[in-house]
Amino acid sequence: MDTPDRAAAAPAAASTRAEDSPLFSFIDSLSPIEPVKSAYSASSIQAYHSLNITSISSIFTSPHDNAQKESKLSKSSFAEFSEGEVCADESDKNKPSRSSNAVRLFACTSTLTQETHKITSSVSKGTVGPPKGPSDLPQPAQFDTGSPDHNTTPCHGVRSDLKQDKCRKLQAFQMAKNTSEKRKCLFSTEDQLLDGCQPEKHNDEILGCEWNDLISATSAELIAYDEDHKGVQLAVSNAESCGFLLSKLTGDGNRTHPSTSTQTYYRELIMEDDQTENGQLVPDGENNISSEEIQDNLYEANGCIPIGCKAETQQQRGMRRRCLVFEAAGYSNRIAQKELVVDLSVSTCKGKSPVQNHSNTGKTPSPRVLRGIGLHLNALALTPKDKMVCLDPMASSLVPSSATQQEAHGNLLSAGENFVNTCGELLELQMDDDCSAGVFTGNDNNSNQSNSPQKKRRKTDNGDDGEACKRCSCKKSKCLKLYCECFAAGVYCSEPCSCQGCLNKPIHEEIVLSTRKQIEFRNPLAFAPKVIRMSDAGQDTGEDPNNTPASARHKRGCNCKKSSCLKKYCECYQGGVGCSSNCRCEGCKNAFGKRDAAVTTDTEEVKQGGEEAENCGKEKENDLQKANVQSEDHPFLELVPITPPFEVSSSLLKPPNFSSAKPPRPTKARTGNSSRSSSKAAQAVHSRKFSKVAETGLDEEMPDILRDDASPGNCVKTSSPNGKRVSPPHNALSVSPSRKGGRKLILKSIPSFPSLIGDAISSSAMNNPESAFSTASPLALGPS
DNA sequence: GAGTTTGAAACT
DNA sequence: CAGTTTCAAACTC
Repeated sequence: MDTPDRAAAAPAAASTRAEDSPLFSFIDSLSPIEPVKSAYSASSIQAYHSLNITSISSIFTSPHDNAQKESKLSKSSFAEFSEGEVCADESDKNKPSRSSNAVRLFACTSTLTQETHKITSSVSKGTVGPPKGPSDLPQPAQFDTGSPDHNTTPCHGVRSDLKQDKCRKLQAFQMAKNTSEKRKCLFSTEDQLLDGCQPEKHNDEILGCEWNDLISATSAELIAYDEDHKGVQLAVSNAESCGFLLSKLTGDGNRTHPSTSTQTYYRELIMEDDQTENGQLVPDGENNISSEEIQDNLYEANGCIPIGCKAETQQQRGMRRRCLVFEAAGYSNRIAQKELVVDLSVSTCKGKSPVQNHSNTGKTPSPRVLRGIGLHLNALALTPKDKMVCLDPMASSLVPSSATQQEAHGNLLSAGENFVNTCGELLELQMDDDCSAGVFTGNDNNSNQSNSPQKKRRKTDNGDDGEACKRCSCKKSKCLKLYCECFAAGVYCSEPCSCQGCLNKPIHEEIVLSTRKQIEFRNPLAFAPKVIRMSDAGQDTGEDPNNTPASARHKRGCNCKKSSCLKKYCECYQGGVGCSSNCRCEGCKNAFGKRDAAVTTDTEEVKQGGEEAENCGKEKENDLQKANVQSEDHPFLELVPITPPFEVSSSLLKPPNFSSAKPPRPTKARTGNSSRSSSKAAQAVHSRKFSKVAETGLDEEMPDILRDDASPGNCVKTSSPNGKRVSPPHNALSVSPSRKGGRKLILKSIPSFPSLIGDAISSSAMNNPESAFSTASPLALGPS
């Protein structure tokens, strides 16, 4: 047992000592193996691009698409692993083929930790059998076996399965080793990717799986184990490191060497931990690993991030599409750290979430949740389709460099990160899952994300079609103008973009930020979601679905003339919202709510029912169904996604917590925590219209209201940017034309945002993690 | 895929 | 603020 014998050592019992044991030293000596990794990566580089693209696409694409793609990849990769794990080893060496990626990774790990693997593999899985020299199938095998789900969802399943099985079976010690090694491999791979090496698709998947394992291991197992050692620090540092990681990610070339100040910042935070880990476990560039792990942990902590997200993140990394916000994220991370720590500790939710995610994701790779999603996701919410996918998971709105803003935003971001998700799947998951707590946040986040602007919708739409990855194709604007969807969404352009002379890249971060500031200076709402859905407020408030369509209004209002607001040319229509009095459109026939109707609603909601119902109701419904069919497809989405993240995104200021965003229906409970906090703010903020709903004390619980969706009574309360009341058009969503008539929605989101510039203040309010979590925030945050 | 249409964004 | 130009998405063929 105690004996260091590698062969015998395997059993967990030995684990604790292993570090001290010669094995450990041996492993360390093996560390040089990385070169091998590089070699693998190098071979795979070409493929990587494709990967990146695919990955990106997957990110943006609807879960379905992703599922297909990923499924293909994952299946193939996993299949390869499972079926020919043994072969894989050979293939690694001999074959540069795609499978190689996974294999490669494994090979790397195997090479690094052959002995350890032997032990671990034998221990962890007897199935694997004695590790073979060069190729360590065991790990892969572990993954494969670990999660049968892998096929469908490479990453997700793994975690849960692995965690449970491994954690228990494998001793922490072994886990630590494996994870550490894996980390090395993975990170190395990532690094390589970052460096430009192209990992194969498989890599992504594999990575995801490994990540998951790592995460799981790190979060739960490692922590426990490491406590004695250093690993503990990881967990602790995770939060901090998150920021670091983000910084890395953000940095184009960050890679191993964080060039950015943020990186340095995080470095300091992480230094100790990483170093310790590195020193012990990985001599090489652990920094990366630790950071990544941290991210994963963070994600988990967030609880929302579906596996796909992770994968996406990885992909994104490869793609280098990073959230501009990350820096801010660092700040958020601080706050988040606390949460994270808790979350980590609370592995249950997290662990579940991932699992759940799996189940969900099973369909689709990753409905991802993008943490910082962009600004204009509003429309997305409407878009019922899962298409809505986040533009960039990571991509968040651009954040001004100013520390103050960052901080404020950071907080928001942190909260916002959670929000990221747009996908309905998440919602569903959340709904289904009780883990909600973590999920909720995620949901909230999701909802927030959903806020993304129309553009995102477009993208998403495309994504559904399979073009998910499609992004901007700017030629003259250099992707530094609002013409550019990516820029407008606060996201860096990535491979999927077909833009020319693009400056919207991390490399040109300064330019991007400066440009963004200029634009915001010119128009503070430029990056705010163009369309505010009542759903945002409404969801929160729990307004009627009926109202929602109309309730949501275009901030500025469209100026359509020929499209009659029946085509995507119309921002309102694109955003799935009805035209409002702000619109200057001619011949408005917006299916979601005609301008006239909107006006009427503004004037008198009561009337809405009549006119709108008459005018819009039938037509709208038809149109809606035809056009977006949001509600039908995803009633949830309507409610949930709608949330107004925008502000956050655009201004990043507020994290809308959309507790309300939470899936209205499913469970109200979830929101409870956050919601309350938010509710306070919300109450304060929304004295008026909320009063009814909010007074109930439900503000927080928009869900309740939302629940009401069914009940006509609910009125969407959204604070319009203008502060106007928006009466929802009722129907758009289908639903019952019945309106309660009464309530007006207040769209807060829009107005509230001063955007980057002034938000710090507001953000400060947001800063409260609670508030952030508390979904109420949007309202509360809202400019009262 | 190329060309046209459209309306927002940008500019004056 | 209004008018014009520029731009890229949306749309059509």
